Amino acid sequence: MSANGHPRTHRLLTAGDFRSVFDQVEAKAAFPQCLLLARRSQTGQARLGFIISKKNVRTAVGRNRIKRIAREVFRLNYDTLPPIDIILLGRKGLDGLSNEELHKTFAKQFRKVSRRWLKEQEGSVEKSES
RNA sequence: UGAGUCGGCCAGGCAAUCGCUGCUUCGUAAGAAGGAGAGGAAAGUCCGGGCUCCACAGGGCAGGGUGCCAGAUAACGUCUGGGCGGCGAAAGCCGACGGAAAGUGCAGCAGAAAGGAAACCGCCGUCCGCAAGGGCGGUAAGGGUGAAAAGGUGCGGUAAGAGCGCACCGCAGUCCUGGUAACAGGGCUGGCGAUGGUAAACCCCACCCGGAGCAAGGCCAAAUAGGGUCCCAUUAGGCGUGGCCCGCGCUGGGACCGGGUAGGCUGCUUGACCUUGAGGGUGACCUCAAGGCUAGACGAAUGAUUGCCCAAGACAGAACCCGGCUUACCGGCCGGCUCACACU
RNA sequence: UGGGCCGUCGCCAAGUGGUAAGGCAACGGGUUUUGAUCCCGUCAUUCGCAGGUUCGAAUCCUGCCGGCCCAG
Repeated sequence: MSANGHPRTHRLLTAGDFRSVFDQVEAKAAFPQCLLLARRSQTGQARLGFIISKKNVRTAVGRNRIKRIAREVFRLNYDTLPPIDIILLGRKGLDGLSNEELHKTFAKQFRKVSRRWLKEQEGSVEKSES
């Protein structure tokens, strides 16, 4: 497997995977068009899942475009990410962004959420030690 | 050339890098290579069919659909050809286009009267009266109301009128001719107080329709889940707690058998298929021959970035598969036909 | 994927062939010293949109648009 691939082991697959993240959110990152939730992955690898409703992004083409770009960004930045499961929740107006804007914001938000998660982990370790 | 009209087609291209999903080949494997990878609407889910399971002797009722005729088709509410009606100068376009003498119902307001009826203003005759006017009778041409008032126009006729008579048109009946038929054309008869409108009102007539859907259905199949049969234990033993005993809590062990949840596999793409040619048919379409294989995912693949070119890229993403309909859509190309103008 | 329901004033709604009830809100006026209450008045011509049937359509028919719910 090449280092830059995006195989199925890097995705959230079943309803159980999604539930585990929702039940215990360890880090969040938000901006007006979108919300990211994250928690430690059980597989030891970073994984990505999407929830984009028909209500927020009208056409199937629009939803596909967002998922493709997010995956692309995830794939290219895979090496920098800690082993966490990330859920990307789409909000209204997400389809209003251009490809270039999506690239920029997704890259930024992935960095943000992983940074926050690492901080959270340090904090919880300290707490448990003390 | 312009205007109109009808039909068909295209839906950015190329290159580099990094990716995604099947398939084939190689490889023990990791993986590598090759080749393939959304649409004309993939959409809405409005019809029709295949496929699968369930139900079913046959027939009928109920309910729903279709509705000029003939054909095409697996089938259709689709398509083709024809008829009739409407629009248009024409090409052409549009039409739920069966039945109102089988029955029931409905029609506000206006109007005399809204259906087996009737006479408000009138017109005419006659009687009474000096007159104004009134009584009785005839009439339905004119006025008025209405969406709609029981043939239309003209001439004759009459007291005034009226299919009362005649001509033409319309209507009804009947016969003939053409046509598979819808229907068209013609002759004769009736004189038209018969038969008004509405069936996307109930209804009648003809024809059609069993129900559910690929999350259908089939196969495999975890668990401290749970059923059955047999064998072995029987108040012992086992398991948990604990270092051990007591105590406390829980009850068997083994084999086999089907059912089946999570989950997985399958159904899943070779088909009413596509291309070319020949033949039949006005046409929709059909037949034959040769060649071809053209997405098959399952949180769901066909993308991203950069560069170049141009006519500057719309609407939009397969989810079992087909045939239609409808809706969305930047722009471009080709062809048929009609009309107008100009030239030869 | 399949099935069902609903769109009528700013909000809740009745009306199912004869010209759109009612309540709340809003606005104007009256009563009151003022306010609340109460009384009177005003408020729908795109009845989700577009066609059609009919003399006449919110109502009947057809096609769209939007919203909601259910099954697995």
